[in-house]
Amino acid sequence: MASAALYGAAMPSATALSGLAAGLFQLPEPLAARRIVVAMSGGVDSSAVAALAAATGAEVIGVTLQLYDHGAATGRKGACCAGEDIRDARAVADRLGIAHYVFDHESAFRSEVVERFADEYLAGRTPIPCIRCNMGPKFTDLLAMARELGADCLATGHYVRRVAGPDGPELHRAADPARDQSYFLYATTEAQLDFLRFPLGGLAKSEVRRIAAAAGLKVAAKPDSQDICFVPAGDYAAVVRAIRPEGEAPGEIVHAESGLVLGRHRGVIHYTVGQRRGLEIGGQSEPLYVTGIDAPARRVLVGPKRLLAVAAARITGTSRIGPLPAAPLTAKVRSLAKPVPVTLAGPLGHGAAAVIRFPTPEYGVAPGQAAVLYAGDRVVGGGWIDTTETATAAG
RNA sequence: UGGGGCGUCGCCAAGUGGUAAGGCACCGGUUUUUGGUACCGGCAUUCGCAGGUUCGAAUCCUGCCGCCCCAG
Repeated sequence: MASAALYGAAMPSATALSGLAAGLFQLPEPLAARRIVVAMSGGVDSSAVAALAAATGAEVIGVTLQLYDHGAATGRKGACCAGEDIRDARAVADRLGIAHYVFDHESAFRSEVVERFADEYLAGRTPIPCIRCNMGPKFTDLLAMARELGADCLATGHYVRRVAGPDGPELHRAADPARDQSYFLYATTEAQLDFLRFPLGGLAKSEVRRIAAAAGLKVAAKPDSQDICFVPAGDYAAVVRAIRPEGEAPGEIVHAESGLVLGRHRGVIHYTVGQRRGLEIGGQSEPLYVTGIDAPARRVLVGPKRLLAVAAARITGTSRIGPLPAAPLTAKVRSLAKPVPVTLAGPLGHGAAAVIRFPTPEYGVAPGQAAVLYAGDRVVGGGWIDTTETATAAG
């Protein structure tokens, strides 16, 4: 693989960079005749993609979506798509000598991602805005813009691999499992995948930083982003509160088995299934976890860890990429975590509902989160966790 | 009031003369493009209060305060 050239290299030269870059975009020769749109967030990763794209000799257009309020993101480290980060993206584009457009997407982002995020919490579920953002603003809206710009592809800085398969492009986990972002991209459609490119999927983060440095980009040492991009200081509840003040309505904390009222809570939006901290209930012999959230009754149900053991989950709004494999399936119900064996019952894809069963009980499966199915490294699809079935004979 | 019991960190709780376990909660850190989880670390110079006995007391004695139970 071309990336091997970078291993152990202190600093790739310009020629090494172009040699590496050419193979990463999966475009027909000659690359000089191609037009690549790069989704630029202002971070290291997408900046490195822009640098790689430029090194191919193709025409490169950087596009940045302005997703949320400048003010809220001021001074925020590691955020994306607002204020400082947009300036960083612009600076990178200038440095690389590529075109750069900023599109105001605040309104759509707010309704599609932010308000939806708040509404999910109000309904007692635990949303993943990053997946919604990828589905909508990035892979639908931005992708459409790229097509309008006459691009041959839309390249992003996601750590995930696009692999040519017998039935078309497949989505695979990143080479570096610690960096893999496939969990957030399972809902990518085949049509989108056809047009998308993920040049970083086979690289290590350290290589990406070296590439950025070699290209003379000042973002090379920029801290990794973390947390939810539109949530300042990790206080997601403040965002929900601002949009849906009713989510702060207090209620009872009830033991899931005994029904005893153990305490009061400050609003259902502060809790998620599997959560241990923040209950402020002492005097127990073992830790209590949130086992369920009854939003209409504003009740938070809690219990010992064994009540979190889940045997099966119903997933809705499923999507699928490529055919269902004969090989055994694994699944992830959260971003980090090794995929665990799972069996699938029901149709997968086109928004259908299905059920996945865990031979070994899975813990902390929260409604609103995604379940992503894999066949080895290949992403087969996934869906939103709607309800779960408790494992009765948990060990 | 008469009889009995109890009062140790926010909660539960060990410790009955030798210099304050543990659990829960809480706080901090690590990990991490979701929420969480997990892991690591921190957390009573002090045992309701005041005296006394003793080389030495949360542990023994006295008084006071508070709470609980039983009272034909």
